[in-house]
Amino acid sequence: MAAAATRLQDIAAERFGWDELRPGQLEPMQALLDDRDALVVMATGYGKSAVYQLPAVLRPGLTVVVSPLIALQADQVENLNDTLGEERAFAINSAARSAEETAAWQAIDSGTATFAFLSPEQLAKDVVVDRLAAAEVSLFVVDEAHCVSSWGHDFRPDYLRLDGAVRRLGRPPVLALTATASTPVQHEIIERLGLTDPRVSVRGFDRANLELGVNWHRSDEDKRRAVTDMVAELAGPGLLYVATRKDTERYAAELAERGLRTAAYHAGMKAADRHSTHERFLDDELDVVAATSAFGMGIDKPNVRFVVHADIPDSLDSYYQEIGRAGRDDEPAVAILHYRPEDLGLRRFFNARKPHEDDVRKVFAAVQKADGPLRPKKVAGLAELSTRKVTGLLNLLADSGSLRTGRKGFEALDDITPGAAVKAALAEAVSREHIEQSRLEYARSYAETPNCRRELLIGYFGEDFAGPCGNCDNCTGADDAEGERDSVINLDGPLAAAREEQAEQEAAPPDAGAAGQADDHFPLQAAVVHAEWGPGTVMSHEDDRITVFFEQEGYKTLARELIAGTDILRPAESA
DNA sequence: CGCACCGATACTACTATCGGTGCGGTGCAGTAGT
Repeated sequence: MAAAATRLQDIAAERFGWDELRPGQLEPMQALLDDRDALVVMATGYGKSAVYQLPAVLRPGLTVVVSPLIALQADQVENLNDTLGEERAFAINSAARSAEETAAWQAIDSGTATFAFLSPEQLAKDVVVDRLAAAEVSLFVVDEAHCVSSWGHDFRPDYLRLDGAVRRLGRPPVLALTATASTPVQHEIIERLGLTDPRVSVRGFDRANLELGVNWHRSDEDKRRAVTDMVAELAGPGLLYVATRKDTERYAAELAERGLRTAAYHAGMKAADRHSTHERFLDDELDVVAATSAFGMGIDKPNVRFVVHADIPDSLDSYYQEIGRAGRDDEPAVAILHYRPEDLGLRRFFNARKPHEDDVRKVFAAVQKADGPLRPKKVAGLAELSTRKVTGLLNLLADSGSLRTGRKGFEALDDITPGAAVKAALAEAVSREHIEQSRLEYARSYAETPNCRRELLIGYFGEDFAGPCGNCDNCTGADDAEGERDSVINLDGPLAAAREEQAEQEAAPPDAGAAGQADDHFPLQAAVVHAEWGPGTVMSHEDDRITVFFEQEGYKTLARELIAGTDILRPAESA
C-alpha cells in the first residue's frame, strides 16, 4: 500500500506537476486502481479532478467522463491536453464541428485517446455507447454527480439512465464526484449510478471563513432596497443570486447606477454575452454579477468576497453550493441570505410539476404492447411525445415498479395493469414532490433558526458540528434589523480547533453506521423505521427533537418527547 | 404560491379596490435558415 502510494505520488509529480497529493485524494485513487467504485465529495478547488486523472493515465484504456455542461467539457479538455502536452482528451457533443467529431472518434477508436468527455444525453444514444464499448473503457467518471439527483428527475432525465450505459460499457469502476451532497443525495447518487460498495470520501465541509447571516424582510420593497444597499457597500468581487431572470437585469441596472461594475447573467441571454460576463468576472473586471442559478458551475475563482442571495434557493444543497463560491482563498468572506417567507412560494411552484395522467398511460401502454424491450426514443415515437418527456415518465414508471430496465431498454412487468401502473407512477410523483418540499422546508429552517446557522448547515450534510461557530449572525448577535454588519466578533480558541478537526475528518460511508455523537437509540446516520413514514436515516439532533430523512417523505422533524418509549420510530433491522 | 399588470367597477372628480390573467429555473440536442 505504501509502495503504491509512493508510485502514485511520483507519477503525480512527473506527469501532472503536483508536488503533493492531499488527504482524501489518495484513497479513492487507490480504490479505482483496485477496480473499486468511489464517491468523492470535495470542495471545488481542492483537487477532485486529480482523483480520476491520475488513475486514468496509469491504466490502459479509455476514461469516460460525464460532464453536464459543454463549456465545462471544453475547459477540462483544454486543461488536460495542456498539462499532458499531447492531444489525449476529447469531447463528444453537439457543439463539435464534424471534423472535430471525426478526429475525436478516430482517437477513441485507435486507442490514442485517454479521456472522452460526454453529456448524459450522448450516453443515451446507442451508437455512442456501442462505439465507446468497442474501445476498452477502463474508468467511468460522473462529474458534478449531484446533477443526478437535482436534474435527473425532470430536467435532464438521461442522468438517471447512466447506470445502463455503465453496464453496456463492460462495468468499469465508477467514480462519482461532487462538491455538494447531503447524505440523502449521496445515497441517491450511489443507488442511481449503481455504485457497488464504493469508497466514500467527504472533505472540507465546513467553510469556517464564511460569515453566515440571514436578513429578514417584511415587504418585497424593503428587501430590494436592503439587498441593493448591502451589495453596493460590500467589498467585491461578489455574486448576487436572485430567483428570476427579470431580477438579474433589474438588480444589475440598479447596482450600475450606484457606480458598480455589474452584469446580469441568466440562461436566456446570448451565449456570447454569458461567456463575456464569465470571463470579465474571472478577470476581476466586474464587481458583482447578478445571476440566476445558471451562473457558477465550473467557476473556481479564489477571491470572491461575498455571495448575497436576494431569494432563498430550493434547498440547502443549492445554497451551500452557491455560497461555496465565496472565499476559496480562505480569506474572510460573507454569505448573506435575504429572506421573506413569501419567497418560498416560487420554489413551491417550481417543485409542483406533476405529470399528466394521460401521458403516463400512453407511455406505459406503448411499452406494454411491444414484443420486447424498447428504448426511450422508440417509445416517444409510439406515444407521440417528446423523447425527453418520455424518458422522464419511463424513469417514473420504473421507479414505481411497473417497468424493468435491461441492456436493451424498458420492459413492462407481466402482472401489472395499466391502471395500477399509472396509479403507482402518480404516487411516486407525489412522493418526489414531498421530498422536494421537505428540502425546501429545511432551507426555511436555516433561514428561521435562532441557533447557530453553521451547525444547522453542516448538520444537513450529515456531519456532526456543535455550535456556536462564532461566525454567523446568531452566534455573534449581529443586529439584523438594523443591517449592521460591521461589528462581527471572531471567537477563537477551542472553536477554531473544533473547526480544524471537522475539516480533517474523513467521513464514514453513509450507510456504515454511527458517524456522530451517540443518541440514546438514534445516533446520527442511523437507519430507522417510522410506523407511518417507513424507512429513514437520522440526519440531525436538536435539543428536544431529531430530524430524519424518510425515503418516501423527505425530511421530518420529530419531538423526542413524543417518540420516547413508543414504537413510532425504531431502529431498522440490519439487512 | 405570490406578484405585476390590466381593465372594470365604485361612485364622485381623483383615487381605491377588486377580480382575472399571465408569469416564474437549470441545458442538452437537432433543425431551420443565413
